Amino acid sequence: MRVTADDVAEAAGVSRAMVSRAFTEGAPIAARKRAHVLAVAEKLGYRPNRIARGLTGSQTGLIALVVGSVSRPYEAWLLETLSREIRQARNWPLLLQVQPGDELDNALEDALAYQVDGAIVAAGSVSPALAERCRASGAPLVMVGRVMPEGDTDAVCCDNRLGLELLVEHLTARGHTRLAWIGGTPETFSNIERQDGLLQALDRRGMKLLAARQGDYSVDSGLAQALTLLTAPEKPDAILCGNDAMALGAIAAARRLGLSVPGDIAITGFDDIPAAAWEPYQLTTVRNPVVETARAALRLLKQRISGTGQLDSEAPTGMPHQTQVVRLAPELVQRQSA
Amino acid sequence: MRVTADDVAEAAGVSRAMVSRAFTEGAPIAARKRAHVLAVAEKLGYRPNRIARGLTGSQTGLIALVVGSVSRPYEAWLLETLSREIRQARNWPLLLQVQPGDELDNALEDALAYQVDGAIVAAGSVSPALAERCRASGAPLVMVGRVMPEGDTDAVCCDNRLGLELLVEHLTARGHTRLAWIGGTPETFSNIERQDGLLQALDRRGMKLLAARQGDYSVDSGLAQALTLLTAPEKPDAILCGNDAMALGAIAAARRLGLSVPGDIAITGFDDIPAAAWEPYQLTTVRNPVVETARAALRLLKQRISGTGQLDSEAPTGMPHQTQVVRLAPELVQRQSA
DNA sequence: CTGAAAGCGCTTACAG
DNA sequence: CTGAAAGCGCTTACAG
Repeated sequence: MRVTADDVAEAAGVSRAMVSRAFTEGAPIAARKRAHVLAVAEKLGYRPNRIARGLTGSQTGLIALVVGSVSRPYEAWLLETLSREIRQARNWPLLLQVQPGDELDNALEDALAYQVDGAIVAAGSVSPALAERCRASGAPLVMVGRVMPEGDTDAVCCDNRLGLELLVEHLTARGHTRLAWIGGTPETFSNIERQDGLLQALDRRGMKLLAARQGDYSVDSGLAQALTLLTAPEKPDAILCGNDAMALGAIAAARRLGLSVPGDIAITGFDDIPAAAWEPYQLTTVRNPVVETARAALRLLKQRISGTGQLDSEAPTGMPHQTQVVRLAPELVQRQSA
Repeated sequence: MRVTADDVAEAAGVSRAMVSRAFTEGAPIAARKRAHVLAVAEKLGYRPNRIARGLTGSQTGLIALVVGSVSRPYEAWLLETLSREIRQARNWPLLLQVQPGDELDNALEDALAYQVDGAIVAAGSVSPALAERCRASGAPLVMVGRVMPEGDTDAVCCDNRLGLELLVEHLTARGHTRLAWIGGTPETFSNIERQDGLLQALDRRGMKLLAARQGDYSVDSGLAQALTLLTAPEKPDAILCGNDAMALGAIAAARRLGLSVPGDIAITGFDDIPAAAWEPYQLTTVRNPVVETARAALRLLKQRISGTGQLDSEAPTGMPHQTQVVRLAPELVQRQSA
């Protein structure tokens, strides 16, 4: 019922191997024969069965894409960009969306059963054991937004500390001295780095944090924590937030209290999500270079895939399996809120 | 190198067929033998190769999931829900994110080459020819949020007209008489239905629309169009927006002009995205039942998949291939903005 | 450059 | 319930 390579072979008067070659870039086949086979295939409506191809060949073209809850703007933006880059690389993303508490190992193991060519993990955390299993299964792993403590997994990640340095520099240059901090989800890699970056930046200037609160990267938590900060006896003159979503909440809090931003209180975020540029926010923040991040992740992955795929012609100039960690620099985006 | 069914068979002292059966629900195998095989498999770290399984069996477990740009909140929410339901059904989503202008046919054809068991299309439009090809390839198609004019494709969709009836009823009950409309992307199925629903609702009441503008479902377009409406000589006392995002923009516009919401101007949305409940919006809107939509879509798909999969034992009580269109009723969600 | 053959790792009739 | 065998639709050495 379905048209197969054999049908095309017969119709084109060639062997089945030749139709396979016609569809394989760089395969040995005469140019005009390829054209002919392709034409016949087209007429018959033939497309190579990717599943069969995956069983036989070394690649399925599938890439596991693990992202966090896309109802969060930053995550959505990242997913959008990563999925676009994956498709551009002529691969297909097998989507795995994880919720905060989700166990990742089991699901990734599941993806491995699909013989994915690799995995990009932008959420959740992968146990070292599973990372090892991925490698062993020939599915290289690239972490996004987080560097594994073991240091043996490729990763691409924003320079969070630099981001806070830029923000502190901006605020202090404008005369702010009473800085407060609303951190994101505690044990989170990004939160740890950002908070640390903030403290270092203050330290360098001989300053101290006025107050620190803990949110969970959601708009609502930013609102709640900012409300507390802004009604405390010792009021800050600037609030740095662990991400943009919380900063939007903080702006709403300030307005609810009748405070003007940045007149009475300056507010900054982190990421530069699309909403940061919206009315009525106009958030001053630091740009998390998502597109560059996605590209770098795919580059690393592709590198690994071709590196492990054909061990034969690999003349390892460098150490073949040296871990690569790409750190991308954020940039200050100055708008109205600070 | 990878552990295969043969390895497990040997280690467990059974035939390869038995290990296959151990992993197939409902396959003929003695209960204790299955337990034994599974135990051995576990010890060896064996998982059936889904690709091989897909080649041989009738299902790959893959489902093509087509969604629009997830940087839009409603789309993100829908994606999140659909992907969760797909995983819950023990399938994997092959993600296809389409941008507004994207051609869908080619990409879906691509997905077909992966022998997807079905496709859920929540964005873009599918040509009748491709819909037919999906069916022919044994990959049933379910549209979400849109009913194909040909009427031969399963679909699940919100009752858009009812949604606008609810909103108009709410507004008129509160004394609003000068209603304006900001529509979404023109040729869009949802926009056509919503606008039509609005006009019908007004008609029933012998009312006329004061003014109508056209946005593109984005926050910014809502802001821009509302600005125009609110600075016109004939000012409306309520603005209905084609979706929540535009309504958020409209609220920002009102505030920018120093108008109070809903005191000076009432504003409504459509969808009830998470942000609708946020400060400082508190948007009165109509709930687009996303979870129910996702569930219904999966139910329809599963029905088709099992229906076409085993033609043998199918005793078609009803017409087996009658198109099913599920219309889900929206509900009014009253908050502060109207 | 080309074809015949083997094989990828499973599942599923087919016979017990 | 169980096993031996055929086959899913390709790709890739292998030999020309």
